[in-house]
Amino acid sequence: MDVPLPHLDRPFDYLVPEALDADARPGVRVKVRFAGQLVDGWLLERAEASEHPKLAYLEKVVSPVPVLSPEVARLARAVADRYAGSLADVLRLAVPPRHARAEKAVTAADAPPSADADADADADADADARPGGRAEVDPRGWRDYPAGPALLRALTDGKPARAVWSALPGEDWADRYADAVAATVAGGRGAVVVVADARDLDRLDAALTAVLGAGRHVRLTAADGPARRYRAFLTARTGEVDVVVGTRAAMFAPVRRLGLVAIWDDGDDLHAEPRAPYPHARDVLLTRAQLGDVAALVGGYARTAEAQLLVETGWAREVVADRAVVRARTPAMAPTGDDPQLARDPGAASARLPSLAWTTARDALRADLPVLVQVPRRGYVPSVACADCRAPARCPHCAGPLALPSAQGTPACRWCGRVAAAYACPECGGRRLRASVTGARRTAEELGRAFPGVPVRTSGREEVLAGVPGGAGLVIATPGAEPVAEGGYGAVLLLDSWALLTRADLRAGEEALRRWMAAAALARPGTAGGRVVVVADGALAPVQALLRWDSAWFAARELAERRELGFPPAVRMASVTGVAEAVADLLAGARLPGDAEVLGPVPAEEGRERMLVRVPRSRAAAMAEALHAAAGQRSARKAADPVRLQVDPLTLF
DNA sequence: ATAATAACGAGA
DNA sequence: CTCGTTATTATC
Repeated sequence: MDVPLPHLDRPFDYLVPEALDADARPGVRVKVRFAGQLVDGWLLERAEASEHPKLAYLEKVVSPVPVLSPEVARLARAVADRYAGSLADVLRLAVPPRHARAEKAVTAADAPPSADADADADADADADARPGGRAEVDPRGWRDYPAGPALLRALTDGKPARAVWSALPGEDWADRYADAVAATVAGGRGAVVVVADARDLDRLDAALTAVLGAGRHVRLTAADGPARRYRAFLTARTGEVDVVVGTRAAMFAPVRRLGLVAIWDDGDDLHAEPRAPYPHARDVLLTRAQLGDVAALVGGYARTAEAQLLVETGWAREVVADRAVVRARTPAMAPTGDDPQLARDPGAASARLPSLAWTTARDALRADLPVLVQVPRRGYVPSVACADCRAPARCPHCAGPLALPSAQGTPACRWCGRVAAAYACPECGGRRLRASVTGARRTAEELGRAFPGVPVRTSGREEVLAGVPGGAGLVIATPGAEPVAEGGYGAVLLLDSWALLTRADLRAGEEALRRWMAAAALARPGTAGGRVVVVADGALAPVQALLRWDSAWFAARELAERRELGFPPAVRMASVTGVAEAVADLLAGARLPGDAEVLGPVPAEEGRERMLVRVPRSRAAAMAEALHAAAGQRSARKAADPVRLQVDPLTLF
């Protein structure tokens, strides 16, 4: 039933009229009369009999195409359960809105999908899993990782291998993913690959076309528009192609004989679905792998604490290069303090550029190599520092970071919200504050002046460059928008990292490292003159991890810390957000497991508050069930104020 | 949303 | 005890 009310999150029985008998197959969209009105619904299964005494008739089959495959139906139920949400909400994410014209085009092109397509999915999966006799795929770049060739072999053999991959700097990740998909396809199975944004998708798309040839895969992303998206969806659903790549909308893509699910850069917050029940692409794909005996590949330059947990629990094996190979591929890295003295270097026209960064850039440009400068994204609430000594401005009350709402505004704490009217720096007594985040444009202007005659390109929110040529040139990019340079950058400067590291977020360190590594990975190896300068204290753990190119070490440390503090992914958390009474009401009605801890409340956006529920991972299912049931009780008695339930929310504070 | 149903209380 | 009204709850 396509209604979001949690208390109606269960199947209902209907009679199928004679006229609809042929079309009324599992997986089709239907319309039924429910509580007097016509509502949309899903036909989940046909049955001979019903427990229910008086049944109504199915009103209409919207389309005879069974868009919901049994595998995806099962997955959607599991995802709803994990996230304390409703099946209807998940199905809204899983099956794109119908586009009649696109449907006509696809179903006219080939025979309407037969029910065998679904039978194939299970039967052939076993048949094709037989080892041996399959053409081996050339492991190419996977040879750089000791466990790489075995991974590809396992994919071809149809074994449910699970890998956490740490990509080397300079790695062409899209080619490696294309190899993994090709290996899966060689074994007669299909694949789903999810990436964070359109640029990564274009890159993967091209790599797959090069490896598989045209027409063997399809891209599925909301950005391509409703018609193309639905068309791509149907192409996969009918089994015409069995490789789907896309952004998070593709995580539920129906793929025949699915053999591999893969995600690139799982730390990117774009992988978190912003609509209820807020599932994360990594978790959806891993659930899918778990349910279907499907291989899983979680890769990135940086490793998340979640991926580390997969390794530490033995659920997945890590695929990493030997230290010697890492050293050979890594650019020469150096940290430099954001020292105002150095910034007054007479050669440096930019007040924002420490002298080491300046000389590194200059040397690369002289060698006719491109230079990448990573600057923070605009639109961030700028963090604030003392204008004189640059000590971070912290709240006198709770030590949270201060923020300036506007250029002239009074600083306020981002944690406790108190206004720090008469702020005085505890280090030097200074009373003036400066915003520590400056926009990409201003940085570009400053650098352009510092290196006259050198072309300056910017890549950011408005315009994202995919690549730049190899000669001398400056590229100013915000995180996630760094173009690939032909032959690699001669220098990569990571500026304003202090702003990244002091973000009031559990993931600040992890996120900073992820962004740095993504940029540093584009530099040439140190042996070929590639250099990276990070403007940050070299003693900090994320900086250390960058310098050694060892995100596994950092992720292990991060995970240990979260175990210590009782934060995800070491535990399972849920946040309950709404007006105070509603939150209290829901929690009062929730039969939470005995060892559940309820934390809070903390103030959330305007007038709302937020409570956190924490349980050991072994109690995760029970907690989700209890919260979903409590939400059901509330919706059944039509409680006015809505409450938002989020399991494993991305941000905790 | 709305219809069936349980609960309730006043008047006979 | 019944009828009419009002909360409750299920909705195939």
